[in-house]
Formats: sequence, C-alpha cells, structure tokens
Amino acid sequence: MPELPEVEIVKQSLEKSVLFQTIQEIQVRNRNLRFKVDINIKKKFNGLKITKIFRVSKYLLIKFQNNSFLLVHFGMSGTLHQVKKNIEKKNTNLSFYNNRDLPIRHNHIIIKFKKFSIIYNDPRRFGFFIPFEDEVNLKSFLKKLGPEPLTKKFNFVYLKKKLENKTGNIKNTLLDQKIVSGLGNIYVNEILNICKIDPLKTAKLLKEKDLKKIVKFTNIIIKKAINNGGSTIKNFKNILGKEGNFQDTFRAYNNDGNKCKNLNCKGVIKKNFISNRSTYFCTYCQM
DNA sequence: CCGTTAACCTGAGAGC
DNA sequence: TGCTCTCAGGTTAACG
Repeated sequence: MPELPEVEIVKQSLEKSVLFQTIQEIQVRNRNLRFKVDINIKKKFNGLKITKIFRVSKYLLIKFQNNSFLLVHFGMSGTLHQVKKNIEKKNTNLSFYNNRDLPIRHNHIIIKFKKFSIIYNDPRRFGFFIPFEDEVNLKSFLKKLGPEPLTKKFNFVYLKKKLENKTGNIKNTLLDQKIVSGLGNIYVNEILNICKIDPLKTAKLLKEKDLKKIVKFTNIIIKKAINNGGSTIKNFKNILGKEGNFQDTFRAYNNDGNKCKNLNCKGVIKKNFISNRSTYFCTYCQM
C-alpha cells in the first residue's frame, strides 16, 4: 500500500490519538508477517508511555519513555485502525476493498490503550513490526536508506553523483530505496510523466536538466500528495478510516488510454511492465 | 560489484 | 454460478 505520503498521513493521524498514551497490552494474533514478529514484543512495551511518533521514508516509528522503538512497515496492504475498546473481535467495517467488513482474520496485532485500541490489519502480510532496544540499533537498521524527498540531502548534486554509474533504467533506479527512499510505483510513474522522461532511459545517460527536474517535481508531487491525504487505490485509509484524495489527480498511474496531461502534449498514456511492475507513460512526450 | 527475476500472500475482478 | 487467471501503494534472496 503505502509510499511516503501515505505513511506520513498514518503518522499524523496516529500522533493525534496515541502520543503520550500508555500501552496497556499488545496482542499478537498472527506472528507470520513479512518477518516473524518478535514473541517478546508484548513484554517489551507493556506499560510504556509513547513519547514520539515519527516517520522515516516508508517506516512508521513509535518511541517509548525508555528510549526503545517499535518500527512498523505496511508492505502492500497493511493498515492501522483505531477502534473502541473491546470491539477488537468484531469486524471493524474498514475493509481491504470497498467498504465491506474487514475480515477479522487479518487483524494480526492489537495494541490496547486505556480508552481504545489500535489494530494492525494486513491481508497480504507483507508488512512487519520490529522492536529496537535503542536508537543505535534502529539507526543501524535504517542506515541503508538513501535520502528522502523534501530533505536537503536529496538534491541535484547528490542525484548526479548517485546516478553517474547506474546502467539500469531510471524507473527502477528511483524505486531503489538506497538511492532515494520513500518513493514507490505510483509516485515514480507520476514523477517521470511530469518530467517527460522515458521510464526505460538508462539512468546515467540523463541530462543535468532532467536530474534537476526529477528533484524539483519529486518534491512537488510528494508534498502535494501529503496535502491531499495520500492516495487511496484499494484500501489505504488513515487510522480513523479517512481515505486519501491524491488518486483523483493522477496523471499517469491508472490512466492508460487517457490523454497526456502535460501542457500542449497530444500523446496518450500507455501501460506496460518494467521488472513486473506496471508502468504508465506517454508515448509522445516521454519517448 | 551489477541488474533482473522469483518469491512471499490474499482478494477482487475479468473472462469464459 | 463458479472456475481459472491476472493483477495489486513492497522488499529481498538468489541468480547470471
């Protein structure tokens, strides 16, 4: 599911409800996520107050009063839901698709607070929870990530240096979290379309003006996506069930057959596959 | 070192 | 109605 903007929206909504709250209990109903959930997760965080909620690229991080951390990744279909106390066993009416009842069997982790609970639901189980004893261990886990959009480190000079030997195509390169962290398939498609760059173009062959455009429009699109509550394709929602709106302004993703939205471009958006990921591009201005 | 591919999962929708 | 097939906001081990 979520790329940087969606995780940011979850972070913002979670912060409003659980910052400075104390965890009463964590229930793990199914440990078999992308990585097996640490069986001690309950002991580690019981009775601890949350002192900070933040995000690093696509990771959500919860910090506790003893300076330990809980890292959450949502994979493709993970969501958090705030529910009233003691209704964890009922369907939460926030489903994977549409608004049918969400199958209770995908409620894998339940974090209980005094007045409500937060449920982690993930039908495909590509997400994961990892506890960290301290900041050193957490930073070690995150150190492989490249800079995020909207930070000073993500700039033209950095990108030029990073791409100068990249023989792969620009689309896969931008999806590589070691180069830039936080982008996923939707936003890379959107960025390359507005920059008028062929997704299959070899990364190191891009002109300087193209790299400058990538930096500029990556920041613009990510900022706009956050301001629009993220993108809801199938099941993304914040913890209160609110969907995003950015999908309404997609220019490439899911737009095959539609006219290219670039100014004065007469082209049409086509769909193909690059490394098994759907890729949307204009056959006129992106070639 | 590099880039590509397959694998991990479930569910919705299309086609027959 | 029901079966089979494809595809989905991600990551990464294994391979050439």
